[in-house]
Amino acid sequence: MTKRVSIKDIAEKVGVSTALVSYVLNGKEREARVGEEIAKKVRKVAADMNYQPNLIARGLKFGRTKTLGLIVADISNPFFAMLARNIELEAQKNGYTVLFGSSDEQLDKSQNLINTFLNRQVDGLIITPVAGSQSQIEELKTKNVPFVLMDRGFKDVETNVVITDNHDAMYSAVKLLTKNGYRKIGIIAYDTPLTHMQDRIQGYKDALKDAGIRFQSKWLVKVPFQDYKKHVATTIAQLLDATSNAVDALVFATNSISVQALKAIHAKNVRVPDDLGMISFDESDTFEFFYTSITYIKQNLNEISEKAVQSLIKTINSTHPKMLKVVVPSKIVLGQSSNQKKLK
Amino acid sequence: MTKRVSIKDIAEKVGVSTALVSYVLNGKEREARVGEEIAKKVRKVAADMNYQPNLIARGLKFGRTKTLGLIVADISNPFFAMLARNIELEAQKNGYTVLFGSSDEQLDKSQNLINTFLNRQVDGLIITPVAGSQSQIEELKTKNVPFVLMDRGFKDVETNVVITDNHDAMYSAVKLLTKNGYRKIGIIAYDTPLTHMQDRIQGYKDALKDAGIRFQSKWLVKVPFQDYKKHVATTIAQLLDATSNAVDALVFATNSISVQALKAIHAKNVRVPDDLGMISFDESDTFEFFYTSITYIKQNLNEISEKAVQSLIKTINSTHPKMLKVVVPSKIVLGQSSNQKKLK
DNA sequence: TACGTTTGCTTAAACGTATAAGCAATTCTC
DNA sequence: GAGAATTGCTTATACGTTTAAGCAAACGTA
Repeated sequence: MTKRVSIKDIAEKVGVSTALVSYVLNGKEREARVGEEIAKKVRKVAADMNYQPNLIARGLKFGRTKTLGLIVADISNPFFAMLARNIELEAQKNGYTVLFGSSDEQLDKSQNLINTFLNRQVDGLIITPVAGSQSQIEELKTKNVPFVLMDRGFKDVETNVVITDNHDAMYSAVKLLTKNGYRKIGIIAYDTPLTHMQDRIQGYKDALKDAGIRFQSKWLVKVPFQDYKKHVATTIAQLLDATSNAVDALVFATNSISVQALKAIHAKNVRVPDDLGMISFDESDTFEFFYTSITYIKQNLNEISEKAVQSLIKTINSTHPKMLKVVVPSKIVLGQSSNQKKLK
Repeated sequence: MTKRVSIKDIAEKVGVSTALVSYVLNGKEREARVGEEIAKKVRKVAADMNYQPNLIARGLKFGRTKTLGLIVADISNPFFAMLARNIELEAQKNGYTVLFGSSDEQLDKSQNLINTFLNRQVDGLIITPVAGSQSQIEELKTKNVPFVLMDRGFKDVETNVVITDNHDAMYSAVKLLTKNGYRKIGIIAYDTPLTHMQDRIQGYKDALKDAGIRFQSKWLVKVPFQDYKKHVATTIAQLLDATSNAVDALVFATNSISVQALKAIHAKNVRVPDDLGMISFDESDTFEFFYTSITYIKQNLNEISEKAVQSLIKTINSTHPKMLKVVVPSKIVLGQSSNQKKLK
C-alpha cells in the first residue's frame, strides 16, 4: 500500500512544525494563535495532498477508537443481520464504525471475540450473550468495559440490556389463543437459560394459568441450538400424532423454529387453523407463502438496535454509568392462523 | 474503561526495561540474548497481570492492523449476510478481524465507507461495488490499496475479483427451459451495468439464440434497485396479461426478485409450471413453501467468500501483486418449476 | 528606556509497541 | 594477562497524532 500523507508531510512542505499543522487541521488556530496566512497555506496544502487523518494514531493517542464491537449469535441469521444493519446505521450516525463476529452460541467463540475486540481497543461492545457466559460478562463489568446486552440477558447479572417485552408479548399471544377457544396449547422453544427464552416460556405459562388451563409438561418442548431443525421436525410429529391428546394450537418461540415447524406441518398436511392454531414469535418471509396467513409477534428490531447503540454510547461517555434496562414493546400482527377455533 | 496493563507495567513490576519485556513476549529472547531467569519471570508476571497486547499500538508501529473492511450492498439481505458470515470465518482463520458496512447501492455511501475504512488503516477491502463506482475503484488501484471485488465487477477495470460463472449459469438455466419446450422466455433483472447482471442477461440471450429463438426486447425487464418490489409486481402482471403474446416461462436474475415475483404469481393464481415455467438465480427459504418446487441456480457462496478473502490476503502479502479473476462454478438444483412443458 | 503583554511559532512529551544500536560486565583465547 | 568475543541488559528512536509548555520577536505602556 502506498504510504499515506501524514501531518509530517504537510509540515515539511509548508515549512512549519507538525504541531502547527495539527492545530490548524483541528480548528484550534485561535487557541494556538496561528497566523492567518500560514493557516490558510496549511489548509490548502492539506487539501492538495488529500490528507486523511490516521485514526489508528489518534486512537492510540486518545485511548478511544470510535469503534464498536458487535457480537451476535450468527450474522447469517436474518434476525441478527437485520439488527446488525440497524446498528451499523445508528453507529455511523454517531461517528462509530462496527467490528462484527458470530459466537454460534458457543462460549469459547464468544470469549475469543470479546478478547479480540478488546485488544483492538473498541470503545464498547454490543453482545447477544451466549448461555453460561455470565463470567465473561462479569469480567467486562470488573474491567469497566462499556457494553450492552441485546435480545437477551441474565437474571442474576445486572447489566445494560435492551430486550423485547418477551413475557408480555408471549402472554398476549397465548391469551389470544385461549380467547379463541384453544385449550391444549403447546410451545416449542430453544433449550437455554437465557432470559429471552425463559421470559417467553413464563409468559406462555402465565397466560395458560390465567385462562384456567392447567399446564402439561409435555406441551413444552425445548430443542437445542445445534440440530434444532431435526428436533423441531420430530417434535411436530410427536405433538400431533398422539391423536387422543394432541395439542390444538402451537406457539413458536423464534422465527427459525417457526420456519422449520411450518415445513413439518406442511409435509404432514395439517390444516391451519382448523386442525391446529398457531402463532410465531418473529416474522419470516416464508410466512407469505404458507397457505394460511400466520399470526406473529413483531419485535421492533429498529428500536432495539437504536436503543442498544444509544445506551452503549451513553455508557462510553459517562464516567460513572448506571446500568440501564430497556424493554422495547412488540406488537401482534394478526393472521388467520390464530382464528376462532371451530367446533368439529 | 479501566486502564489495561501495558508492557510498561510489566517492566516496572519486574524491574527491567520495556524493551526486554517486548523481546520476551515476542519470543525473541534468543536474538536479544535475554537471560533464562529473567525471561521466566517476565512471562510469569505478564500472565499474572493478564497482559493483552494493544493491537492499535502495534498497528501504528507496523502500518498494518490485521483488519479487513467489508462493503456489501446490504448486510440485512440474506445473500450478503451469508457471504459476510463466511468471510468472517475465513478472515478469522487468517488472524484478521472484519469491519463492515452497507453501501445500499449508493455511490456516496460506498465512498464514505471506503474512506472510513482506509482512515482506520484496514489492510485491505472486500467490496461488492456499486454501479458507477469505477473511479472509486481506480483510486484504490492508484493508491495501491489491496482490495478484491466480490459478486460483481467492471468490464473496463482490471481488478482482483471473485464471481460466480454468471453467464454460463444463466445459459444453462435457459437452455434447460428451451430443451423442455418453452419458447417465449422472459427475464427480470436489476437495471445495472454491473457485470453480474450483464453476464446473466447475456447468458440468457445466448441460450435463446443457440436454441434458434429470436429474442424479443419486451421479454427483458430491468427493475431499479430502489422500489424493485413494486416494479416486479407490475412487471409480472404485464408479462402475463398480454394473453396472446404472454411469456411461457420466466427466469429471475436474483433471489430477491424471485421472492417478489413468486408473491405476485401466487396472488394471480398462475399455475407453475403448467401456465408458466420458472427458474431462479439463487435460492430462498421461501421456495420451500411454494406449492411447486422451484428450479434454481445455486451459487457456491462458501467458495466465493473463501476465495475473496484468500485473494485479498495474497495481495496484501505480496509486493507486486497481479490482478486475479476467480470464477466460481455454480450448479442447478432441479425443481418442478422447469418441467417439460405440457401441450395444451 | 524598561518592562509587561501579545503574537506566532517550535520543542517536547505522550499513547503502547518493536527493534537497532550501544554499553558494561563477564568469559574466552592464546 | 591483554585483547576479543560473548552475555545481558538499557537507551534511543520510530510509527502519527495531540497538546502543554517554552521561547523569541514584536508590540504596548509608563
